[in-house]
Amino acid sequence: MSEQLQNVFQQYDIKFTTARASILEVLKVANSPLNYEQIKEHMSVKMDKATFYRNIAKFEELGMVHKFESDDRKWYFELSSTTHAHFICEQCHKITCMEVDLGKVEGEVTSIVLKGTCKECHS
Amino acid sequence: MSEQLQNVFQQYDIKFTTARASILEVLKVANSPLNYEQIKEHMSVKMDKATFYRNIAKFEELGMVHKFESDDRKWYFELSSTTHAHFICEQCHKITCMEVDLGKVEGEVTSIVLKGTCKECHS
DNA sequence: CCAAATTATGCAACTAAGTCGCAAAGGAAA
DNA sequence: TTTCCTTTGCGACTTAGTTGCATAATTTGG
Ligand SMILES: [Mn+2]
Ligand SMILES: [Mn+2]
Ligand SMILES: [Zn+2]
Ligand SMILES: [Zn+2]
Repeated sequence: MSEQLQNVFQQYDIKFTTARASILEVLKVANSPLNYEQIKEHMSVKMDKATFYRNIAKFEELGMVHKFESDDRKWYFELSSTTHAHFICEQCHKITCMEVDLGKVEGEVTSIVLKGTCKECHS
Repeated sequence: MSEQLQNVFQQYDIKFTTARASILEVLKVANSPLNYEQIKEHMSVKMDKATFYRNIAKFEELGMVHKFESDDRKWYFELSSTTHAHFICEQCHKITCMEVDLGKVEGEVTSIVLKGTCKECHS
């Protein structure tokens, strides 16, 4: 399994397991944030949800993964990149990644979630 | 009980009940968004949580109340006003209302939630 | 290469915010 | 007051995510 990932785990000083590799592989291929069920569907290996959530928590604390909540009360995950916003349409529930400029905000912003109606659903 | 509120209920064409009046009174006095438990604490009358959530849902669909989720997986409620952002500090969990300028965003934005570290907690 | 130490995993039980069905109570209108 | 319709309380339920614990896998270093 991916020589690349072996190194990633070494860098972050965590053990290499197929569960972890599998999660990261799915997230690497994904072109939008995914929730647990969606990631599970795309995974080659099966793993318990406890394992999934514990590993995702670890990835998050290491800064490898970013998460936010959509309007279905589920966590959505994506590989960390530059801070950007997520627009969630409350009608079609589609999630769109987008850049926004907040201007100056005191403190440090790590997550931006916008909700509303997307342009497709907007009458 | 408040003559004012009687009129509000008439305007929105919903029945006047002490439960509803009580919820709105708490929200009117509040100076930041509150969750169910917090609203309950500030309420003079007691009511079942089912009643609370059904009424809040009605208020929301009538556009009287706005809600969003904080990082504790609870809904926070406030009386509707102009669309503004809420900053949630993931360390002290304080919620701050603030104006932000998103620039141009396609579609209609009704909720803006920022998470991160507030200036007090920022080392 | 192997044994010990450490960390991860699966399972099942649990948590808790919010929802739902239903029978009883309350409000509006006449 | 009577009738009709809406709201309420209660308890059971839902479900995403969490936790404890025994077992299994990975790392290390001798
Ligand atoms: Mn994104
Ligand atoms: Mn606000
Ligand atoms: Zn949409
Ligand atoms: Zn803070």
